[in-house]
Formats: sequence, structure tokens, C-alpha cells
Amino acid sequence: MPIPRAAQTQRRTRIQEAKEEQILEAALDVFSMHGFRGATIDQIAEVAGMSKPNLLYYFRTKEAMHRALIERVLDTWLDPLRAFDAEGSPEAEIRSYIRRKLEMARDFPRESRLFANEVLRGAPLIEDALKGPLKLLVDEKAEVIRAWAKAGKIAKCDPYHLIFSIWSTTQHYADFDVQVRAVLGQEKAGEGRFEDAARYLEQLFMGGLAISK
Amino acid sequence: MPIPRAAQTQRRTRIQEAKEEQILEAALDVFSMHGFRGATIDQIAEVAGMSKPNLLYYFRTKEAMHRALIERVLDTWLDPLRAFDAEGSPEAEIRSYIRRKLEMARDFPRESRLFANEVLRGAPLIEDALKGPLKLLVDEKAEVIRAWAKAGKIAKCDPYHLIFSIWSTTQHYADFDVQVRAVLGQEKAGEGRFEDAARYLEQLFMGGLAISK
DNA sequence: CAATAATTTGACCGTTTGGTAAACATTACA
DNA sequence: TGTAATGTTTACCAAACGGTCAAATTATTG
Repeated sequence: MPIPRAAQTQRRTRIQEAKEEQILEAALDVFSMHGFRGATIDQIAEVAGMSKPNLLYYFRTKEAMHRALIERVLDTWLDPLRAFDAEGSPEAEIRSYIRRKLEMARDFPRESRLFANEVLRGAPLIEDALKGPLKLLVDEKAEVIRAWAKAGKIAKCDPYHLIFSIWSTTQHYADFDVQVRAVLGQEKAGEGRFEDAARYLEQLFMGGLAISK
Repeated sequence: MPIPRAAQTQRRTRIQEAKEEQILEAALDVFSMHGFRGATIDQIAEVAGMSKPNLLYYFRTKEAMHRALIERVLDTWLDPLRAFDAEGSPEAEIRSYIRRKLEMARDFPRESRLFANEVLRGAPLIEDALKGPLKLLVDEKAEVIRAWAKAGKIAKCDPYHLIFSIWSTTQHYADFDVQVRAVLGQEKAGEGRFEDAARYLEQLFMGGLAISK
């Protein structure tokens, strides 16, 4: 009797772990490109190099696959913000936050696009996470920023929109990668574009927040 | 014999114009939310309040619908950048560019999301437009910005990444609207959020470019 | 080894999908 | 008003879709 892994009691064999990884890897490819509704199990199976029923042996539904991916991404996606430290200096913290986010856009563009696709369709799967844990985390960090402004360490500004602007400028290099490359052209679109972006963004935010070097 | 409008010779009746508008309006709803592959003709027909074959009488394929939408959006989407004037002052030009882009995010969020969806899936329909006309336009405006920097009117910075950062920060309020609302919470997520964003972004860019008021 | 459990697949099912055919309804206009 | 062009809908089709099933294969273990 085939007992789908998901419904099982405890131990996961090595083969299970490997196959699930293999599936999620393929699913990330497809979901990040076409969104939940635009993705098909057949295509994921093809990318994963296994048969569709085999895929459905590990994840019972398409939604289960998507949910597993989203949860994993959401979890790690906010790490940079969590690392934002109230005790550090504004310059160092904001600088490294930008850098970390930009590194994620460079190293995990599919994860960024998966998230973007989910939000674009109204975020039905992560609405609660956005209104709950995410909001809480942002509220907390916004308070830190506000305190910095009050203490005269940075210019007075809306901390929420500051965070939004860091998110958007950095994630842009993952979500709109095709456009960025097209506009930069062959010469300027090499991997160096991330260094250029980092330099520019640090300049922008340091200046915009009136943080003198 | 039914002759689909698209293949017709010249005159478009009033009813044609109206129905096509009605269809594109519905299609924009669906495509902007679920992307090309995630959208279905049935759903568009339902939103448009007409039967599927009727819809296909005006647009012969799903792709024709999508293409019509994309082309229209692409055309108007770049108007703000075209309005970017080399003769104006850096402060006024950049300010009004930000403002215009932000207004578009506020007034035409679906168009922004349609575009985002298209780029996310690799921009197969607009690849040429991106590499050709768009790149040309950006190259031209980048040159203007570079000249301003050379003349000491603004801080030296990468003009391409400057443009990217204006695109991303403004479009963020359309594409990630759900997330923005969730994070801001009920009190701060009213229509005033666009004014707050405008104020913040102008401050950011004026400071970041070392443009003193 | 035997036998039991876990894994994999080809064949299949009901539904949804993009799209068509043809009949029917409506409008435009001589 | 009559008639031809335009517009609309019902019924339908083949392919693709998400998912199931039972049989076959492979791994695990007593």
C-alpha cells in the first residue's frame, strides 16, 4: 500500500529528503516564472525529471507543493530584516541591510520572484503572515528607525516607506532582472551590475537619510 | 458569415469599440492578477459579462487579448520618462518624474501589475521592446543625468541605477499593494499612503542626489 | 532468502481549457 | 421594409489539466 510521505508518522528516509528537494527545486523554477495558476504539475514533473504520479506521491496536490515553497521562502526571506540591530549604528545597519537584501536578490532571484508572484495575485496564501508576523517585525524595526531620527542620528523620515524603498530597490534586481539586463545592454549587464547597484543604493540611502560618511 | 473584427478592413462601429473596451477592461483585471498562463478566457468572459465565443469574436485568441493590453500599457507606461526634460532643472525634473510615476501606480495599479507579471515570466512578448525602444529611451535620459552630474548640478551617480530605483520604489506601491497595506495596517493604509510615499521619496532622492532645496 | 514496505510508473478519469461551427438575433442601410 | 452585414449564443471538440489506481519495481529488514 503506498503511503504518501506527507501523511506518515516520523522518519524520513534519505531518499525522501532528496526527492522532495528535487521536486521543490523544479517547482521553484516553474512557480517563480508562471505563478501558482500558470504553473502545471506536468511541467514541474518534467523539470524534476520524474513522472507526474511520482511527484504526487511526495506532494499530494499542487497547492501542497506551492505552500511548502512559500513557507520556506517566507521564513528565510525576512532574515535580513531580523538582523537589523537597534544597538548598531544607523549607517552600518542600513548599509548592511541593503547589502544583504541585494545579495539575496542576486543569489536567490527565483525565491524573490515566487514571492512577487504570490503578492501580485493578492497573496491569498500569506495574507495572515503579512498582517501578523511581518507587520509586527516591521513595526518593531520602524520604531528603531524612528528613535534614530528622534536622536538626530538620521534625517526625519517615514520609517515604513524607508523600509519599503529598500525592499523595492533591491528586489527589483531579481524580479525585473530581464528588464534590467535589457536596459543595461550586453556590456553593462554582467555580474558587476550588482556591485554598481550596491554602490549606487548605498549612496542614495546614505545621502537621502543625511548620514555623512 | 461572421467576420472577426480584427481581420476586417477599416471602419470600426461604435459597438465594436465599446465591446473591445469592455473586454480589455475585464482582461486587465484577470491578466494583471494571474499572468498570461494563469488567466483563463472563461474568467475574462465572466468578468466582462459576455459569452466566451462572443469574446473570441473580437479577439481571436487569448494571446491577442494579452498582446493588445500589453502594447497599450507599454505605450503609455513610458510617458513619464519621455516627459523627462533635459532643459529643466534637475530638481524639478526628478521631482515631477517621481510624482508622475507614483500617480500612475496609484491610478493604474493593474497596468503596473500586468507589466510586472509579464517581466516576471521572462517578458517573451516585450523582449524586443525592452532591448530596443526602451533601452534607447533610457540611454538618452541617462545621458542627460550624467551631464547634470558632470556639471555639478547633482551628485555623481550611476544614472541607470538611479532610473531603476525610481521605477522600483514607485511601482512598488502598485505591484506590492497587498503587502504595503498589510504592513501599514488599517490606520496608515488609507489613500494618504501615497502622499506619505511621495513626501518620503522626494526627500530620499533629493538628499541622495545631494540636491539642496 | 523471503516477505514486507517504500517507491515508481503507465493507463486512466472527470474537469477545465482554448477554440470552433453553425444557428440565431440584431443592426445598418438601400 | 427587406436584406445583407454584424453581433451573439448554444452546442461542441480536442487537448491539457489536476489527480487516482493498480500494477510493477526497488529497497529494507526479519
